[in-house]
Amino acid sequence: MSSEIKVQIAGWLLDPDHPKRFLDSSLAVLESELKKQGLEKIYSEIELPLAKILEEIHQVGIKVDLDFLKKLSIKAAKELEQMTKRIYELAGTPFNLNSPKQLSEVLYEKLKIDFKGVPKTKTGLRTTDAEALETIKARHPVVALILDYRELFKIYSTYIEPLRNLAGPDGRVRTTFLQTNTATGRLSSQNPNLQNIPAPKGRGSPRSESGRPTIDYGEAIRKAFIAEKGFSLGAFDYSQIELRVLASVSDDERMIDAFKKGLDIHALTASNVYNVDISKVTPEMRRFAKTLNFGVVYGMGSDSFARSSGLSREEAQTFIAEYFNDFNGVRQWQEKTIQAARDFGYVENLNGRRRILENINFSNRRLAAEAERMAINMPIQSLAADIIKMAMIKIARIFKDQGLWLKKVRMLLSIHDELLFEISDDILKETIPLIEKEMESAYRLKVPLKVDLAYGKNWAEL
DNA sequence: TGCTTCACG
DNA sequence: ACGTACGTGAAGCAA
Repeated sequence: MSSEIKVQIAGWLLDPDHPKRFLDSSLAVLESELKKQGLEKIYSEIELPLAKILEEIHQVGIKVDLDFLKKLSIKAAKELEQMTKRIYELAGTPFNLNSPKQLSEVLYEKLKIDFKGVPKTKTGLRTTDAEALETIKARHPVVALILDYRELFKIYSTYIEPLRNLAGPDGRVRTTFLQTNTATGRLSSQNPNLQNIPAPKGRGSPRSESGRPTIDYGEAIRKAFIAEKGFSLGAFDYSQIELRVLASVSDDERMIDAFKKGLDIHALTASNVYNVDISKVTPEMRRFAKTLNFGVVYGMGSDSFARSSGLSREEAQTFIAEYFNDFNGVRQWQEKTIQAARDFGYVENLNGRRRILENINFSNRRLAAEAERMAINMPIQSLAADIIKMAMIKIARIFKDQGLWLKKVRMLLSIHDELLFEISDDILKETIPLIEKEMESAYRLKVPLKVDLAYGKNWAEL
């Protein structure tokens, strides 16, 4: 392990917001400082061994189907051109579709589309983001086309073309996983970012109308990620890891009980906040409950929940109150955590990983409230990140011991709660349950960890 | 370089 | 009156 990497990791652990501050220090100084701050274990047992694995992931890369991408590129370019032409017709003028400024002029001034309820951006322009376009969609036929254009252009310019350009002569793309670039201890991925590859849309609407995308391009992108000949891709994702961590960390009796019993957590939440039997929960009730569960992990207020759920502010408030009434352990833990953040100026997860919150005691309510949300989210998100890191290390060790690592089993990607592997077909069947088991036992929570898995010859099948 | 927008967990 | 839900990276535009 190069000393520079050690220094970088050590410096970041000591001060995530100012990693460079420590770069001039000697490793010996940093290591004693790590010990003093109780970060020694995270450093030596997680980040350092992980650095080696991330380097190997980079070296291995992931195979993409360049012939397929080329065809996709041509098809997408053709569709973009047609959509552009049609939009110019409907707008009555050509303009730069990729310029939010020009688009807002065309939409709100030239076409005089009613912008009631459409907010402005911080620079004073009327926003043209997807949410705004959705609300004015019925007011002019060009709007729906612009939404489609945006979606396809995004895929084309961010995924199709860069992947083709970044693939090596062996048809493999090599992302760089950064270990010291997030405030919570998550990994990030860049050049290319392989942690935000589009997901298939699911049961999409029929795409028969003219001027609309003819296929699900998100699904197509995932199809382009393939296994080498004689190998399969295996995807293993932790089921609801953040909510399980929340249940465990907050010691909330009801939530722990639910996970122990293997209940559908969103349905359970719905049954609680609506005060109905879990068997009487409708799909709609479950949807609201799911939004609520996410919101709680993010530390949302009633306004945000109202917005994302479509409820009125009063209704949203009632739901949240009901939620914290039902999951009292969660409420108490959040209050305790915010108070600790105020007292110490930082929060930490169960492993002692820290996030410094400079603004937590500011008198500016907005900034303080922001810091409070970070305070209750960080211990959850960061422990989930630690768990998957520990799983990666365990798994790599096992296959190295067996002499299979990189030859028959390759770790390709780590996507927050999911690991993607390339596994030789001759050992696929016995390897899958092994990985699953290692992930589920990577860390002992008060609730079980559950892993969902799938395998196939390309990423879209999984 | 900052802003806007949008892809993911 | 203010759209503050957490964490990222990348593209194109405009200055």
